[in-house]
Amino acid sequence: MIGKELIVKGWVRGFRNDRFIQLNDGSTIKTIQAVVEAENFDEAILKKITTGAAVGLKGILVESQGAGQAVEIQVSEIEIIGEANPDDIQKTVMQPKKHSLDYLREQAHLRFRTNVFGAVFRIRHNVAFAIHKFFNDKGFFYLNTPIITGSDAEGAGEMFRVTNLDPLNPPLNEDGTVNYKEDFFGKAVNLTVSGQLEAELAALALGQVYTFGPTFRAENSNTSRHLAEFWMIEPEVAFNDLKDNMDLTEEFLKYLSKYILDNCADDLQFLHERDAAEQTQKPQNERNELGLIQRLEFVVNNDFKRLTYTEAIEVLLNSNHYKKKKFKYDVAWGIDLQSEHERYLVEKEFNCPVILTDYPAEIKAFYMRQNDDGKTVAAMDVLFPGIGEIVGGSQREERMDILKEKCAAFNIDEEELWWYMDTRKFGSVPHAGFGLGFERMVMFVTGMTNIRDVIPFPRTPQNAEF
RNA sequence: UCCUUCUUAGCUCAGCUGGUUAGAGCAUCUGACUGUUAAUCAGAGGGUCCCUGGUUCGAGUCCAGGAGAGGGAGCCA
Repeated sequence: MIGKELIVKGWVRGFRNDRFIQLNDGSTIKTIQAVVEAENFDEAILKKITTGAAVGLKGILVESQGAGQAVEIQVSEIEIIGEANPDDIQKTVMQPKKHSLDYLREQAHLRFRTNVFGAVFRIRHNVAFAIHKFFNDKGFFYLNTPIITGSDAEGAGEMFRVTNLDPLNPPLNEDGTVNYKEDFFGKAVNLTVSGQLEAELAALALGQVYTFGPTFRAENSNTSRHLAEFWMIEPEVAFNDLKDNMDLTEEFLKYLSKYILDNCADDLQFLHERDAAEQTQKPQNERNELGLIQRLEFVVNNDFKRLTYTEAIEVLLNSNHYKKKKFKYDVAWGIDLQSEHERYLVEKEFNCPVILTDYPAEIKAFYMRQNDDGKTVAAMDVLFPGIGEIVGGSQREERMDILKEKCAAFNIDEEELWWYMDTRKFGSVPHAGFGLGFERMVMFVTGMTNIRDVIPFPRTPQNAEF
């Protein structure tokens, strides 16, 4: 390539000394240095080479005389493709200085142009691609489950109603409620909160399937780990039990971490250094001992700690933390574990990813398979340091009689789920699956600590800008 | 939904028990320099102190209400 003439097009990141242009085209975090001899160009053209401007440069690729880069372009022609007024640029996140993530969030349309978000969204793409590759290589089929769904019995959270009735003058029943029989689908429908039940139907024929699509929860959750619109991956495998399910989850999460280590080195290195700088800003006791790259390597190289809910309760009860009454919420068999309990197990007790299994039936969903003890179900949660629950899954109840009992116990109308129940009538088999929050995985591999910074256009309560 | 913190220049922030003309760094502009790497040096411009009302001789500072944002909790992925 040295000595070749080429044309590069991109956006100016910096123009030092009226001589050195740093140009970035988004394909990588790296910039290329282009050198202009001021005397060869019209001053009016040079004035337009400003931070944020789009330019096309023609020139010879030469070995760089400077120390910061191996090669550079000796520019012979300059085309200004899109100007950027410095006074206006200064009011945006493109202003060449460090910005807070809060401020960048307010300009989500421009934050793509920063190094941090360029790196995050290139990595987000690579995680998505790795997910498809992992499942495809294993013989899974990618299944598209409906985004508009008529079932509201899934119990995974508050749903968004989808309707095209006139909100000011809807058709009413005699009792004053809205008559959805006159709505587009002839019934009340919502945006999906999970594709799992539909994925089960397909798994009981195609064997191994996975979904990867948008998911909507109308929960009024205001945290750095929740979105109203997020993407979820839900594999479902016929003939798998809970152990198989755990093995698949662990292999999957290790694969994704390894894929990013192997394929996103430059972006990962940048985010690693950013993460390290962030850590130094924190008080000593809140710092992460491992750097971002080490955290990924740790997941790849270490077995996840597996223990049952009952064992976890024992660990918590025997901990000094508990004996010194440092937990805000009490610990007893039967409680739903609080964030502080999960964090203690993951970050203090075991210091590695943890898979908790066999939870009390009462605190888990109706479709999870009842264990022989009659008290617990074959559920599993994967807990990651700093992120919390990243995966939730279970072996599903394949026995019709027990499933009917569970529907009754959970107050679920089995008539409405007739299609789900039907699969237990014909050739029902053990099967299992899980849900991975895509954005939470992207948080883990990028080191970002707010979920709004790993999705291009976050949807949260009271906010749907852009 | 609850608890809590914050809102001062384009950005990040300082501004003491209320007291003259509200500051710094970076960014921007102008000039110098011309093989720089977060360039450097000199200078300049830039403010509805989030909004509304109140207390006071006097409010960026105190009080009340509102708006927006962050952190934590619950719920979950």
